[in-house]
Amino acid sequence: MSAKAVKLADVAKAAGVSQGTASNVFSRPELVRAEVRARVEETARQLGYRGPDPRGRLLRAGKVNAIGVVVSDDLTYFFNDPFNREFMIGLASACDERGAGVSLISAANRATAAWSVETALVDGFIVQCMEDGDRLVELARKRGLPFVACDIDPGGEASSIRIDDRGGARMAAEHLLALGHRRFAILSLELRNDGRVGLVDRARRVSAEYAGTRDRLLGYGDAFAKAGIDIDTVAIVEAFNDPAGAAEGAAALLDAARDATAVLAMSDVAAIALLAEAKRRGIAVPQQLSVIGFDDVPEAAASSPRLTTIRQPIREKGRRAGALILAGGETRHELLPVQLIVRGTTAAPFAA
Amino acid sequence: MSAKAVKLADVAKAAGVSQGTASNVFSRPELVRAEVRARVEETARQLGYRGPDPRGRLLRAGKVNAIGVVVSDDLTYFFNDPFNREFMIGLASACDERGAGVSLISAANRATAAWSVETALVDGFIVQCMEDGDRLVELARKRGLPFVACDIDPGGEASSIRIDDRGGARMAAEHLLALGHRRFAILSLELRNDGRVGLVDRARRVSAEYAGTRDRLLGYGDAFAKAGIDIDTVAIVEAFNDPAGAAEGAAALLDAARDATAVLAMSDVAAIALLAEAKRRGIAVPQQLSVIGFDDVPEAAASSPRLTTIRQPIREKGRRAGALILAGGETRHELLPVQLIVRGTTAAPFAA
DNA sequence: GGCATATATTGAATCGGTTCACGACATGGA
DNA sequence: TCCATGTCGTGAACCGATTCAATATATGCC
Repeated sequence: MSAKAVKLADVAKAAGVSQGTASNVFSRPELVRAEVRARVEETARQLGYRGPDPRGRLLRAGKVNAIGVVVSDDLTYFFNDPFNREFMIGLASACDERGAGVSLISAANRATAAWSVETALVDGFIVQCMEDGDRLVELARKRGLPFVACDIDPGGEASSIRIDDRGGARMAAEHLLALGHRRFAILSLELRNDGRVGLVDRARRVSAEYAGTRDRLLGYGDAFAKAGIDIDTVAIVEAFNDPAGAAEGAAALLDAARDATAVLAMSDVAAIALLAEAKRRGIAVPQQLSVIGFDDVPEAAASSPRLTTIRQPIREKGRRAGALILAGGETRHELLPVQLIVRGTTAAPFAA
Repeated sequence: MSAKAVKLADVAKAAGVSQGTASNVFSRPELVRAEVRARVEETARQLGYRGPDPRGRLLRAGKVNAIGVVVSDDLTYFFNDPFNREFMIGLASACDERGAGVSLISAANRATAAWSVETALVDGFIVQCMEDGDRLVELARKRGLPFVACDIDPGGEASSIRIDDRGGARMAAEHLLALGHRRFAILSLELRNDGRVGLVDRARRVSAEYAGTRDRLLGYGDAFAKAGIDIDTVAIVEAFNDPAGAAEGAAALLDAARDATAVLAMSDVAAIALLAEAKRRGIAVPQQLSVIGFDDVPEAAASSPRLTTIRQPIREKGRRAGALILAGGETRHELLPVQLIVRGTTAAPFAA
């Protein structure tokens, strides 16, 4: 810091070897005779050389050995959302295995987001968010590095990892139909990037922009149609996917659909908020109201009653996303399976 | 990827300007005449040049513009711990302000930890963990980059951010003493790095290695001494600070100190686990047992009853840690204040 | 001893930019 | 007309390492 840093060339000169040899001492010691190696190492120690500077190596090698995760949400939200946490755990494990790092790149501040993405020192990006994904995908694509989109359709030449949203949603609805339910309500994630929440009418429903939300609605619709139920008669409330937004949505939904015997929530966070709101109103779950979530975050197994939900392999998603970047192969599109997990929040309707 | 990448020199040549000018077009456009600038930009567009590669810039500029967070814990634990989450939120906000990134560096795998720290592309490190901090501090110091230690005493020439652990603990104990409690139990964090949990005897207590734990014990002791209570008569149980470990510790503590009217927990996570265990045993809080935590994580305000605790400014800690690295000034040692937050888990003892 | 084969080391090119001292040219004032 | 001033642009050095063809030295084998 005070004195100018010692560099490899200094060590090489002091030890009387070429810079190439000095480099080998640190990076490929097996190529250097033990005697010479010892001399160079000793010299390095005396000069206070701390080993090759990663910056130099980087330029030559080209590989940063780090993955950038582009986060559009406010980071407060990001770290508090159990889905994101699980995803990061999976990603981190993939990185750990290969000795790579993870860089968080916040795109919350629109003014600086572009710059952040353009200058981030990473080998590739993972765009992981349903909201506002397109903007981030655009930024990442511009940079020209490999990237994988999770839960978003990235369009062109990027990899993607998605789950069978439509199939999962259908499974959820079919489970409730099989239990005998006929009157439903849907607690939905955001349909598009305009910040609107509350009751969703037909026009808004069919013009959903976010792929995940849209597909889940389609999945519910598939099951309804097979059972002869018109989805237009089902109350749908759109809500932000954080505890506060979900609580608000849950209240609105219970107000709007007083005769529903079952609620399809598009996330576990939403479902758990609904459980709380139902308890506040004295509605017994599952006796008076069945609730099914989506995701199977750890909290789902800890709620009371324990939440019936559609499990998606969140950690596996993160892990694969990381592997896809680190492997650096061609673009791929993976579709991960979902699974119905029946726990304690669904039962046959009390009165048919 | 397929075709070799276009670089600045190519653009410069094609546009008929020097490389220096081309560089200015992108990095300091105000130095270049509008006409020339337009020409270079147009050429860049035609050639498909994506703007300066951060790798090249990095080497020359020296600054990476990223902070490394060294995490010793298993990342699963890291992301699930509310304290860490709050810390990261604070850190991220500091980074956001200055357009810097955050890199997560896992030191969970001892074999590769050293390498990870040595090669991470960052401007400095933050070591944030009470357990096993010394090993990480050692690694970070070796790298020779600035670093700040949180909740650890870094020894030599590193900055640190700490809270007044001793004072906070004393406040907690004094609060309970003022309510009239005389029979206490302590749910402690780890005292040293040997994985032992359970009842703590005198020898182990006085040989505590982790500074934070040690200071909190001292703080409790200060208050006890002033009230004429011998800390050696107080049951102390050491437990891991995750939900499972804390639950185990809580059970052990309630078994060991059946006559205690108040429990001092060294973290909110531990306190919340204790609340759950008390409820399971039918012990009413605060009527039969008072509980006080430490940290004031968001969960503390959401527990039932709401947790009385010692607040420490966690986000502020993260924010300052980030600022300290980004500012790059000299080493500093900051001590942040703590504060008693009285909520619903403490009351006068039922029977004096 | 002579030749083929391994093994160690060298020197220079390269990665992709930024920066800075200096020179070219234009403008304006005396 | 000449010099001072200011604006742009040039060219080369530099950041700190890795890599590789080429060379020098040692070893093995007949």
